[in-house]
Amino acid sequence: MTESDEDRADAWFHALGDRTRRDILRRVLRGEHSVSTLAASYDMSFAAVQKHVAVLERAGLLTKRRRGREQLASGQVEAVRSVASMLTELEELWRGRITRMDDLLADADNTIEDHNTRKRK
Amino acid sequence: MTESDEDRADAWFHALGDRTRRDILRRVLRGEHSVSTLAASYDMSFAAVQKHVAVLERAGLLTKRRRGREQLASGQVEAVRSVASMLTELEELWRGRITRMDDLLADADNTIEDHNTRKRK
DNA sequence: ACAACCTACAACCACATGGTTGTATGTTGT
DNA sequence: ACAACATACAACCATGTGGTTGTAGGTTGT
Repeated sequence: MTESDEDRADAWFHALGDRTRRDILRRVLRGEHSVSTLAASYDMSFAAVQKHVAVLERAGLLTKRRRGREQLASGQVEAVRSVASMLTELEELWRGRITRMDDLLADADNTIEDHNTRKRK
Repeated sequence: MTESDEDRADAWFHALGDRTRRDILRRVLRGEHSVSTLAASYDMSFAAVQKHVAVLERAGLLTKRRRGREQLASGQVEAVRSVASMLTELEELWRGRITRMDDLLADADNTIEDHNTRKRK
């Protein structure tokens, strides 16, 4: 269904709507980081950072793999690309607006021609 | 400041994080619509839709112009492009990861060479 | 002039969100 | 075996968010 597409978009944009999460995403896109390594970078509790990581994970922007007792997080660039392509689709809607304006002009020309032909008739 | 960049990003992604707002944005990217025209499309109060439009406007994703008693909203494609380019920057961070892996391999080679030279010495 | 219309905004409500602390569980290295 | 570490998760709290209704002001057409 197209329904779950919107669900994914909700998750994506919600996840990206927090600056701490965007920063985490930048780090894990550059390379793997354990949750506690990430947590050390921010002025908030470990639990808070862990929740942010969970939000990014649920949105599919990040995946985790175990290495011993730690959990290594890495960014999912395909998901980032999906979000970007969604925005490109939005941009194309706007592009269509121009086309439609051209169509209107074409219609206007036709109308004028109609007028002319009618007058001539 | 780079600070206000993050503020803008917060506003962008928060605005895009609601499916009603995304839908409104799609409509106004295709062409101008009055707030009440937009409101007629959704199963919620006029005030609710008006708030969504206000959120999009504050995020810079949409602008309004008056025409008599109505307010015509249209999508700001430059803002959409800005959001897209922010995602492209994220993607480039990931691309750098590959480069860094190459660097690591190069370092490993150097280490081996060091070993060899040491052994020889 | 005035009724209908379009918008703005305040007040309110239920629920989600981002943060906290505390507790439990698994993993490691000595 | 055990202390230290890494994670997960529940409970809680303040604030934010998305929705409602109600009120008020500006614009239009007759």
